[in-house]
Amino acid sequence: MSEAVQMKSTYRVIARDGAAKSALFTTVHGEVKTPVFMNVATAAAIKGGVSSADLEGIGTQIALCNTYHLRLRPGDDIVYRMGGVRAFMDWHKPVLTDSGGFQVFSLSERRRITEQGVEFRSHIDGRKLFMGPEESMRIQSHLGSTIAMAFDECPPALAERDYVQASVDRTTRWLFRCIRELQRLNGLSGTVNPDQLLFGINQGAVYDDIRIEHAKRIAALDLPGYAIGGLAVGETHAQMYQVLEQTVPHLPAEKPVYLMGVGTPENILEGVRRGVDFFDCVYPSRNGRHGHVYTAYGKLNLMNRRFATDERPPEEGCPCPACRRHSRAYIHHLFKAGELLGKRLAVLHNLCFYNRLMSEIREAIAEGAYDRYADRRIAEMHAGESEQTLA
RNA sequence: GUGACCGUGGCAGAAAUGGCUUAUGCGCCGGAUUGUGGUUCCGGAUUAUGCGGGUUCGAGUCCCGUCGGCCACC
Repeated sequence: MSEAVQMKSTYRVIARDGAAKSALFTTVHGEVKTPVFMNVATAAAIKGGVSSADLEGIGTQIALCNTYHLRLRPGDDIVYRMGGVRAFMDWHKPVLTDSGGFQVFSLSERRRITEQGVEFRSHIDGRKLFMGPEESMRIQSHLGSTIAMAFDECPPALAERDYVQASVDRTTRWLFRCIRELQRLNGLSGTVNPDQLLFGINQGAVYDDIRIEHAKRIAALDLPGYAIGGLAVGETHAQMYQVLEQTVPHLPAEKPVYLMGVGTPENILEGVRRGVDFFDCVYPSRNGRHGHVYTAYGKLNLMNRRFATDERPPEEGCPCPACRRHSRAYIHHLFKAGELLGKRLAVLHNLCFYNRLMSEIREAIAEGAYDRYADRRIAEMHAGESEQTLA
């Protein structure tokens, strides 16, 4: 099971600055400049009423959809018949699909794990759904995403060592099954994307030695990309950064590294500093829906009374559709009045904020000034937060 | 005009025969959220029993008066 995997993508590093790197990842669905933040569209939609056209307007390079959720609704067979998830949502840039592995964690009350796979009880109607490596690959093949993620188990950060070791070993066996199944599916006629890529996922909670051993093991498979999963699930930031420092050096330097589910702007700045290329997180969309908007000087809760008469845009100088035309006061009002538009504008702004952050990060790396840039951004965010506390 | 019923925070609306500092929901003020079970979850505040008297150890609850509302009848 050590034969190299041939998949159509190229990864070309444009600039390095310490461990930070900026690269061009080329796929059959287009190029992605890294570091990049993937915009999360779990059910083939950005929650909060943001459309594919909106994403094009704010510089989104790649969207992320979810296998478990689309399997349940509308069903991968329907998405397949509609030409795959990209045609379905009329989004013609790359899409990465998460495998359902995270739901093994987030829906832990509703599933049972065996060697074969995971049996879920649907959170929608309670019906049983079995998903193992083969099922996940079959669904993702139907969805036709650019990048399929390996089906893994995401164990909680606090899990005991013995459990984590056993879980990681199983995740490794599942990865072999994912590879075999996806290669078979890519070769079938009628496949939506016969060049679908597979990223492997490193696990090991906060046990450095398990992480490292697992990283070496999967690095040898020469997959088109590698993810670090099982972080931001209960450990401290210090632990998360420590895991990155230990693990990233053992993943192939000539392949993209994806830190799954992370995170805050600060998490991202620190992740890039340690060699991460891809990020995704629900924060910009979920926080936007809850009235929180990101700015260079920290996060604002526009629901707060102090914004009722604030004439400034959510973030001064931001080119997004919300900031170009609307005031904090207006968006505050929309939230108070329960108007959908409030959520839409806040989510749009937040995604634009993240996309712009990534673009600046790439520039800073290209200029060889990444550390200074990251330090400054982090300091500004903290300065802003303390100002708000005083006010 | 006569009679009945009813007045509890910003609003709605509970408090068994009188018995500890009167719920609860909404709203309000904050906070949380990391590969999205989130229109979610958690916390907090309001000097709430129309007004005035009385009975009682003790009154939102009983009595009298008064103001207001509402209904029925004339």
